[in-house]
Amino acid sequence: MTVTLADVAARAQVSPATVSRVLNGNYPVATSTRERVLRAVDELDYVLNGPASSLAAATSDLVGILVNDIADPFFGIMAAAIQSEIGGPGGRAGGERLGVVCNTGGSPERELTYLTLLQRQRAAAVVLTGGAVEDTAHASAVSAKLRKLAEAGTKVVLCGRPPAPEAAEAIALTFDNRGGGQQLTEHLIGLGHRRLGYIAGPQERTTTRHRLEGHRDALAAHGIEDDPRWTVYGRYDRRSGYEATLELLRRDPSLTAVVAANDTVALGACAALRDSGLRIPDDVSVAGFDDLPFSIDAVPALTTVRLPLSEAGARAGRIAMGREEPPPGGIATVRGELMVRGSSGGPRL
Amino acid sequence: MTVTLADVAARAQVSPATVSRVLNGNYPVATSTRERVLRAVDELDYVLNGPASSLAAATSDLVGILVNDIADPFFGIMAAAIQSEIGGPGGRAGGERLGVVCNTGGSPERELTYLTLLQRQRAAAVVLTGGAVEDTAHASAVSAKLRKLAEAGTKVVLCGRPPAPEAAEAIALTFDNRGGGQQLTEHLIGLGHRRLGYIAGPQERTTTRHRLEGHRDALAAHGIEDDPRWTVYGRYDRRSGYEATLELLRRDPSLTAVVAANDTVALGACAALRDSGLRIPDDVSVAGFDDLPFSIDAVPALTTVRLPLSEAGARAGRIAMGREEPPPGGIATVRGELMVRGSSGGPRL
DNA sequence: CTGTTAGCGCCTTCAG
DNA sequence: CTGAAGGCGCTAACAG
Repeated sequence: MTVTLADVAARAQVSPATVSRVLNGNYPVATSTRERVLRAVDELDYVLNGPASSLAAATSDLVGILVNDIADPFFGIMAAAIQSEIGGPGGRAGGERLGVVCNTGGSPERELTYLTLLQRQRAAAVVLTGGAVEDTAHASAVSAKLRKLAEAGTKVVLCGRPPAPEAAEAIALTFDNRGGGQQLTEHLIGLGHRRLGYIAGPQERTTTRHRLEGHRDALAAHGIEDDPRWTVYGRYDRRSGYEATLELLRRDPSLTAVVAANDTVALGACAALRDSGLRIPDDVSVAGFDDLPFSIDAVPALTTVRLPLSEAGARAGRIAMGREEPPPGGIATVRGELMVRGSSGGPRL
Repeated sequence: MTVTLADVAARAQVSPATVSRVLNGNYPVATSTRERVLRAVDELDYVLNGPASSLAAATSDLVGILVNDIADPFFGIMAAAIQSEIGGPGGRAGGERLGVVCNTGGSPERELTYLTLLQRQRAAAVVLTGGAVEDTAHASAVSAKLRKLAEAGTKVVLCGRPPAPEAAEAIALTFDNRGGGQQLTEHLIGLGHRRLGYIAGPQERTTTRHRLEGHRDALAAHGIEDDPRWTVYGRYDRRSGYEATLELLRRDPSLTAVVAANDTVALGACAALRDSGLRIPDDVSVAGFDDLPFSIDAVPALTTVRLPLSEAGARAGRIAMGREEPPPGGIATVRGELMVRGSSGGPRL
C-alpha cells in the first residue's frame, strides 16, 4: 500500500542504500544517480517513514520546545523564535527538522511527562523556556531527566530559565530578572515613590522570586522598609493583577505605585485602579515586566522592562541545533532594558 | 547501553510480548505478571523506544497542531485547548500522546512542510487552525496532502478554518466570520454610523475575506454605499492597524467608525486615533474581532465579536482523538457573540 | 492469559 | 561511488 524506500530503489534502478544516501545527503552520490532517484521519489510520491528512519539511525528530527503557557505571548514569542531557527535545513532526512512546542501549563507533572515523551521519541534537542518550579523534589526529577536526555544524545537548552544545578549538560540562557526588577524599582524610587505595592507571580516560581528580590534589593538600597502588606502573590494573568491591586489598596490606600510581576498582571492592575477611581500615573504609578507588544498600547503606555525574547529564543534555537557555540561555562545572562513610559510618574503629594 | 524491552522481559521473567502488552495496556495481562513487569521497568529505568514502537505499530502517538502565529493569543488559546484534550490518556504506549504545535508563520510552504513532516512521523492526528490562504495552487496542494494523511490513517480536523472542498475527509469546525462581521457592523449602523472605515487582514486569507463580506453585507442591507476608500488591507498586527487607520483618516477624515479585522489591529487603530487627537468613541467608534483577553482592558474597552476559541479548540481536540462524534456532514459552524463595550457609541454630529 | 515468530522500513558497516 | 546484508526495538498475529 504505502510506498517504501525499496520501491523507489526499484524504480530508480539502484539499491535501497543509494536511495537512503541521496535522501540523507550525507554521503557522496553521483549527480546522475541522484537525479534519477529524486525523480523516482517524485513520481512515486514517496514519503520517508520517520519512525523507521529514527529507529535505524537511533535519533530523530524532533526538537521539543516546552512552554508554561502557550496562550501567553511571552512564551509564544520565544517559541516562534526558537522554532524559526529549528525549522530550517540541517536535519537528517531531507534536511528538515520538526520543531514542536509542548504546553506544560506550568504543571511539573506535565513537564516531566513531555520530557519523557520526548525522550521516548529520541528527540534531537529539547529547549525548556521560562521559569522553573522551585519544588525540590520536582526540580531534581527534572534535572535527572535532563541528564538522561543529554546522555542519550539529546541537546538540552534552557531559555529564560535558571541553570539546572544538577544537570550541568544543559546550556542555559538566563534572563536577569533580578537586575530588571531592581532597575524598575530604582526608577520608581528615583521619581520619589516611597510606598510601593508589589504584585508577585506564583510563589514557587524562580521568575517570581528573582523579580521580587530585585525589587527588594532596590528598596533596601534606598533604606526603604518593605512593609509586608505591600506584597501580594498571584498568578501571571490579568485577573490576578486586578484582584491583587484591590487587595493592596485595601491594605494600604496610601500606596503611590504598583509594580507588577509582568505586563499582563500590570494591565489588570491598571483596570483595578481605574475602577477604583484612581488616575495613572497621577494618583498611582504602574509598572510591568517583559514589554510584550500590547504594553505600548495600554493607556497610558506601560513602563516596563524589555526582555529580548525573540533574540534569546533565536539564540537558544541555534545552540540547540549546534549552529552556534554555547556560551562559555554553558551559562549566559540576558539582560533586560528599562522602558520608561507614561504609566509611571512622580507620586501624588 | 540503552535498556530495551527485552531486558525488561528478562528481568521480569516473561516474554517481550508480555511486556509490550502491559505497557500498551491493550490486552489482558494477569495482575501479578503486570506488577512484576512494572517493577522491572522501574528498576531498569526503562523508556520505551518511540520510533521502534511506531514502526512496528504503523502509527505514532504524535498529534500535530498547526497554527499561523504562535505568538498571537488567538492561536495560543486554541492550541492550549486542543493540546489539553490530547495530552490526556488514550494514546497507545502508556496512554500518553504528544500534542505538538507547529508554527507556520502563515506561510503556505511551511504549512506544507510541516504537514509532510507530520506525515513522515505517521502522526495519529493533525489539527489545522485559523484561516487558510486562498491561493488556488497552494490550496489544492494542502488538500491533496490532507487527503493522503487521511488515507494513511491520520485524523484530520480543521478548527476555525473553512472546510477543504477537495479533502472531504477533514472534519471542519468553522467560525462564522461572515456572520460575526455582519453583526458587528449592524451594531454600528444601528448606532447611527454611515461612514465606516474597514481595516482588513491580509488579502489572500479566508478569514479576511469572510469578515469583510459580513461587513459589506450589513452595509448593503442598509443601503449604505461602500466607498472603496473606506477599506484598507493590512496584516493581523497592531502596527498594521495603526498605519491603516492613519491612511483611512487621510482618505476620509469624516469617518465616524473604524472596524478592524481583529482585536490586535483594533488596538493599533485606537492608538492611531488617539495620536491624531481623536476621542474614542466620541469622535470615532472602534470595533475589533475575537475578543481576546486584553480587549476588555483597552481604554475604552473594545466592542468586538467573541469567538469561543477555547471551546472550539477543545472540541476539535476531542474529535481528533475520537472521543467525540464529528458533527453531521463533517462540518459545524461555530458562531461568535457580539460584545458591545465602550469603544462604540453614537457618531459625532 | 502467555510465549514464539516474523517482520515494520530504514541505515550502515563492509565489500566491491 | 554503489550494492549486499544485518539489525535497530517493538508489535501483532498465531499458537498454546
